[in-house]
Amino acid sequence: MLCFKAVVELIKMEFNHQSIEAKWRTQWVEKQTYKVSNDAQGKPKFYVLDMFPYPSGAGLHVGHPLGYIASDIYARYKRLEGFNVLHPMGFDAFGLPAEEYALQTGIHPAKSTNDNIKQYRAQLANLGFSFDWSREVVTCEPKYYKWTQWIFTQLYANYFDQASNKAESIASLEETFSKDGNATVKAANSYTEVFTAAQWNSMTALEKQDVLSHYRLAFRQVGYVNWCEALGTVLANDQVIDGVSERGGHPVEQKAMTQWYLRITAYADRLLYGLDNLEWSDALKAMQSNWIGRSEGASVFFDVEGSDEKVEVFTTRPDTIYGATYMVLAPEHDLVKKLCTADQKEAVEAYIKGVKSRTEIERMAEKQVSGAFIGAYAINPFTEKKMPIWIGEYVLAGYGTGAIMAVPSDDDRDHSFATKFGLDIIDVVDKSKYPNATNADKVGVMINSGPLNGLEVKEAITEACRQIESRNIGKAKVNYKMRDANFGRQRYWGEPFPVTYSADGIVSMLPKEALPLTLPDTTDFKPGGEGKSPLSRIASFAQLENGVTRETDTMPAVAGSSWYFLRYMDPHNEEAFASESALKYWQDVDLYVGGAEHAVSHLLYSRFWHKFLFDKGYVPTEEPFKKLINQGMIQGVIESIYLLREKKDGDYHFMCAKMIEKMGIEDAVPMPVHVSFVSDYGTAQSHLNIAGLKSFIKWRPIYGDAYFECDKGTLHKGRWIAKEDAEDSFLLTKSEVGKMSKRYYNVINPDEVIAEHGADVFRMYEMFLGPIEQSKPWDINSISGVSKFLKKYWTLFFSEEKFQLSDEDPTKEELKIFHGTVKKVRQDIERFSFNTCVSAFMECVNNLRKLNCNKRAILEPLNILLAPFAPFVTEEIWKELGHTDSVHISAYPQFEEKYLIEDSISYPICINGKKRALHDFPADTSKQDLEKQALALEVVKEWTEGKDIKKIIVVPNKMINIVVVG
RNA sequence: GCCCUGGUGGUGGAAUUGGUAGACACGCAGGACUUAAAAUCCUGUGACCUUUGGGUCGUGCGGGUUCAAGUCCCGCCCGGGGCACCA
Repeated sequence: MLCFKAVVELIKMEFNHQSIEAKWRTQWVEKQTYKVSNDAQGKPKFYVLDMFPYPSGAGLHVGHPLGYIASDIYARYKRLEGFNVLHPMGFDAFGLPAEEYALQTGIHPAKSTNDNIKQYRAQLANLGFSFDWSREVVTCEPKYYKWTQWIFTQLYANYFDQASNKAESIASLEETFSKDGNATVKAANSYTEVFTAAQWNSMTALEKQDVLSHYRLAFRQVGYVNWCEALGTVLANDQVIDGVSERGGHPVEQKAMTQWYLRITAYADRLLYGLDNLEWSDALKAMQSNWIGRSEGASVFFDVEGSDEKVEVFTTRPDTIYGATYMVLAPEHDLVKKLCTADQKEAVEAYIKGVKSRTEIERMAEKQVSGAFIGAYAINPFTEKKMPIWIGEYVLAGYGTGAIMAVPSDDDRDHSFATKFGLDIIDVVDKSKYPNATNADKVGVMINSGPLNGLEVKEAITEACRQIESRNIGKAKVNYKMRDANFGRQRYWGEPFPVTYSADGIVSMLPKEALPLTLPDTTDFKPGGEGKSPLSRIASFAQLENGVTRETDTMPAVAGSSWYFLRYMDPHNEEAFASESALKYWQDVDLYVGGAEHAVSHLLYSRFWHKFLFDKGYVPTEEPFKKLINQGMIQGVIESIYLLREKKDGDYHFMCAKMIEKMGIEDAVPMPVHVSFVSDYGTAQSHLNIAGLKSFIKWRPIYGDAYFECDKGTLHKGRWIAKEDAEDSFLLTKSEVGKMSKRYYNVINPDEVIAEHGADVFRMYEMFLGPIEQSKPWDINSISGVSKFLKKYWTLFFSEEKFQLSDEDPTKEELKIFHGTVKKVRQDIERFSFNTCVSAFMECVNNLRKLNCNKRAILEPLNILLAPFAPFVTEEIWKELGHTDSVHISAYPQFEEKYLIEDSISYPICINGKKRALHDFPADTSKQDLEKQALALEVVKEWTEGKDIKKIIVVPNKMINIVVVG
């Protein structure tokens, strides 16, 4: 009979992840294993940051942890390397979905957000992350957004001085104005007039405010929003599909509204050149730099025939001005109304109406050119010819000046426009010397261009700018594609602006002492009238004494996420967003891991805010994120079923994807279905059986009476009408790989996977899926490989069915396996290649098992090596090994090259680059001997017989290639 | 449309600097153990040809550079992400 102890040992041999994980989760919290202090204790600092999640109602999905696991492994590795590691987590908690949810259900966004956060926290805890939760930040909490509001007031109180190339206070600008006017001021601004000190001093307060707002980094101006009259609300781009509202399919138009903006363009050059010093991927840098879109060119004013108005254009090709035969204005351009002639009015208005219903993306993606002639003519200052003025949607109001001089000979879009509308095309660049050049290459020799003739394009650009300036019709200019950031949202669930307006329109910012301005409570989240936010209907908030009103727009979600990484450094500070000492100690983020979908917006805004705070002396570094890794997306499969346009006997009619294809039906509408209804999800055979169809009907009751037809039969009103005795439906769905998102009903929750396989397996499996930076669809099928690996690993520590290790000295072979693994794992962690780390562990365990290795000298350090990847099982083993402290605060093993030296090297021997043999040579064989010995081999003789040996290439430790002719 | 990115066996992927293509897994096939199944273990597994020695082809497609190309260059095709109010 087995004694009690032996039974315990036997049970232990069966590795049970559930009890182990629960135990250590609790202990880590109790012992504050991952709590980090701002006190260095002689350790160097290291800051590992994740992009914090938006707590969506769908819960954490399998895509979220990918980056978190990678950063957690790295953070744990750095900790074991002796660094003081800051590895925090928090929640980006303001946002549209919570408000939409409130509109549908009446549940307050604060409540649903809080519930979601609770769920996220629990889910994150299951994964065994080493976050210091005492530093959690939540952007919707007043103690956090107090500082978001404060930073906004600072942006308002500053302008960008181009002479010092940094932010300076508005107070100092006012001083300059009152002494010298604005002629000497070099600042990023949108004010076009020049005034003297006397003129400034005689302005009213309101006039001064207007002038200053053209300089401030936070200012108000008119911008366009997606306005849906039928819903009475402003819509996010995301809520507009094909020009109509996602909800209800109502028309959407562009409505002009005065809103808050941030002058990010002031920092364009610094944001661009700052990229050089960052350890970011070239791809990401390219994306940011393209977004900023710096281009050098000229702004040129064109006279309009019979009018005092001038049309200003920006062009990167002033050299081609002799080829400018017409002009195109954006349909929204101010001059359109003024210059449009009576006989063209009707056509122009009809055109503008059509354009208004289209989103910017649709306009840019449009292949067909379209436009309307407004009846007016500009004069080309160089050729003095008349240029008809058109409007066209390919010219965007927000880019450049919203107007172009069209050069159909050297711009592809202008060319198709001119061809379509029969406008003049004059060749001005002879590209015959460059047969493969495109227009974008900017090469060739000028022709038909008066004094520019014969010049190369590059010289001609300089010369054209010189002439434009000397004629006083324009000047050389740098233009940016990037626009100022729209910072107002007509929504409830965001940070209120700490802004009031007096009865006569004077803007005031709340002082620091009055912050935070808390979001007023309400039960009604419907928008206010005329596109205003729900706050406008809360009188106690919006209307103050003496006719003073509050700003009722709120800030966008990007506000809170633009500086959260600084708050983690000192999250409970009530006097400042973070103390000087905390900022000085932590400096900046050493490693930032997050999705590529944030590559531009979030990362650019954060850099902008950080640079501003740096200018004002609040943060010690100019850039916030030293190194950045973009994890790829774990994609979902979007499963849809086809709804035919035509009803069948008055009922909706769904049809199998295969039949749709066979019958060549083109206008059927794919409708996403919840993936939980789909059988064989994610495969070519993904389909809905009868049970799946019934779940679908329950989920979308409106289709209760629909026909669901596939080649096995039809389901109608709960009755299955079979073809050829088929017992079940096999309605094939359309499967597309795409974002895992609540809106596609394809979110896969990690909880079940963890419950079944354990967090260690889940962590290692997500890493094993592939390179961290690559996107890949979620696939659970091969998780068993990782599960088997951990079970095998566990049993390494057992001998004679007991947890026990041998204290014998390891063999040369065992040492080689171990040190080879240490080397590989260390190198691969450093290059963020975690999938190959997992492979290396698998190989190591397979090899040690073959040798029946049970030696402490190997397995104990191996356990530390694995700890960052599988924190639970390694902690349990560590305790069983007799340690009382945590494995996660031990020291990472070093490798010693001496154990890795090979006695012989296996060389592939190639003839003309093709491998013909494999042969072992002693590792110290010289190059000459390798050549000689290789040629003497039987196989080589066979292949070289009767042929000339031209050359022998020996790459030490790699290969031998013999080149033969004949 | 523009910008970024990826494409390698049946599947996920490996090959870090131009140097043995397919590591490590999954799946599949065969075998061992078992009354049986599960679990576990072992063997095989890119395709085609084969006299069983081996040979030919093969990294989305078409060209090119090189002794040598998955990797570099040119031109295409297809998937994914972003395009300023989803986060």
